[in-house]
Amino acid sequence: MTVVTRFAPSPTGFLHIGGARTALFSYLYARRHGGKFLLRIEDTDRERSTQAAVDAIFEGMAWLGLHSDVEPVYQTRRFERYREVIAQMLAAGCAYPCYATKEELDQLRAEQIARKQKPRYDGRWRPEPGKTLPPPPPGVSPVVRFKNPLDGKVVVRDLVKGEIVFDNRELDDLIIARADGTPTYNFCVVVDDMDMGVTHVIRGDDHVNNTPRQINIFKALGATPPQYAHVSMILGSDGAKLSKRHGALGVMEYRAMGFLPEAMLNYLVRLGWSHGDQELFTLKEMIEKFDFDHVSPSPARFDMEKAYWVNHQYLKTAPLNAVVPEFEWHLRRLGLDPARGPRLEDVILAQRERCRTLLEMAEKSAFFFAELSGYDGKDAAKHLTADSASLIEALAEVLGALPHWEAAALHAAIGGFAEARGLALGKVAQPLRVAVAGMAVSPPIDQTLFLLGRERTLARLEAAVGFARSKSIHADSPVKPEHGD
RNA sequence: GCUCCCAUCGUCUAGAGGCCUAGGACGGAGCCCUCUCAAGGCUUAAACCCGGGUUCGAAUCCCGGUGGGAGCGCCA
Repeated sequence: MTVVTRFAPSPTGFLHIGGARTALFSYLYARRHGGKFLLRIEDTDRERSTQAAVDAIFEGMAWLGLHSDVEPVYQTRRFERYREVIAQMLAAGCAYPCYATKEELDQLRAEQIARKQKPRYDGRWRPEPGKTLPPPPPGVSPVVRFKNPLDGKVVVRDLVKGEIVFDNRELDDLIIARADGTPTYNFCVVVDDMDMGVTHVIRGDDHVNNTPRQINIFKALGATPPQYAHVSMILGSDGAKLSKRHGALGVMEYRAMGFLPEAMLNYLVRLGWSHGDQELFTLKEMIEKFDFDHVSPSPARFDMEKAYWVNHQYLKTAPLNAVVPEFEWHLRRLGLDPARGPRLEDVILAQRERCRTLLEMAEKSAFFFAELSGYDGKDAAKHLTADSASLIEALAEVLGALPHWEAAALHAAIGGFAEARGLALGKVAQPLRVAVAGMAVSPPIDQTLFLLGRERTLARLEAAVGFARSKSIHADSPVKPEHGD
């Protein structure tokens, strides 16, 4: 039997981190077993489902690279089929019309809660041998309820939680079709999973309590229920349910934060699943190694620090052609023109070990792609002093005379200059760095100057000298003495 | 209230009765390296929720407690 898994989000919002992980697990499991991974849009709630959400989910799945094997199924396009199955069930006697009104049900529920009982339908319209039902009240269009078994147990052999036993007496007759004839969730899921040939239902563990009901419907339909794997939820870093406050962000928000999709997948797969001590997995390895035996049944917290670390590992080692497009995307997003600077590959190579995210990389590389708006802030105040002005000026002359603008030559020239003056390299490199980058942090100074190019470097050195001089002339506060560093 | 689920360092986890003096990773601390920031190397602190069983032996199995969570819609 080929494995068929599915991811079945309801389009009421973006693809969040928990959904992305269940989608990933479903995807991996299907790939692992040479099966199929399907996507189903559960949009029977027409009030809350939006096309924008559908698009956002597709966008997130596409960014992560979680492609389904066939066209997505939309529940709203299957109403004909649901109607057919409901008619069958009615005819077969495993479903029945219920004329109880919403008000009546609300009242029943309120009473039960007041009596500290579990709120549930009392079966007042459930037909039984020897039971006489009241005549249908006029003007009320009935809902259809599933006739759940009254006794016996439902045993779920869950792939992650083990055996879970439910007593049928705990279950009531759930509504499978609303008064307007539209089908409801628990029913649609069963019909869809059956029709799509789903063999493994992988979903959030907020669904465990739905599982026995769904199994009962499967049985009533004469179908074999699929296997279930209920994955625990992902909590915020404070252990509370993920909310907008912590990180119930759409996966695309993580793109904006500078994550690589592969890194996201890697972080997510390790949240709840493990393979010994291994932390980093290529997609291929995930597919080869993923299994439910090592999926933890307990909820996990989303740890931003570790996610950053994983992302950094990917940034450092990912093939450049996978990083360039994402880096370019971030540069543009910051209003920078990728064409107005060094080759992106070279910038990435120079920056990747000092940036945990692409956003950080783009921000720290901005000075390569745009002219400096000026020298302000602490770094300039500290390093662009009257003293350093003459230093930079002298250095500019040396560098300007260099026959070849290459990192090695720059390195030698700066080193020689510092040595000749009896200065530590840092004394020279830092003012230089601030002069060309506008800040005290950049790749190694020779690399930085090389990438920036001769023209731009010299122009910036000149500007920095001008700035330092004007500052010392117009200074209305004494220039702070330099502290050694 | 009822049903169901969960429980190892701060976090993610390894652990299927002896290999556990509880391992790895993130984060933290310290040292080294160093032109900045990083990266890297080394060192280090840090956990089996509690109580009963079962057993020669329990982080591992069972029961109870406690603490968290989910569900109980004409939502999905």
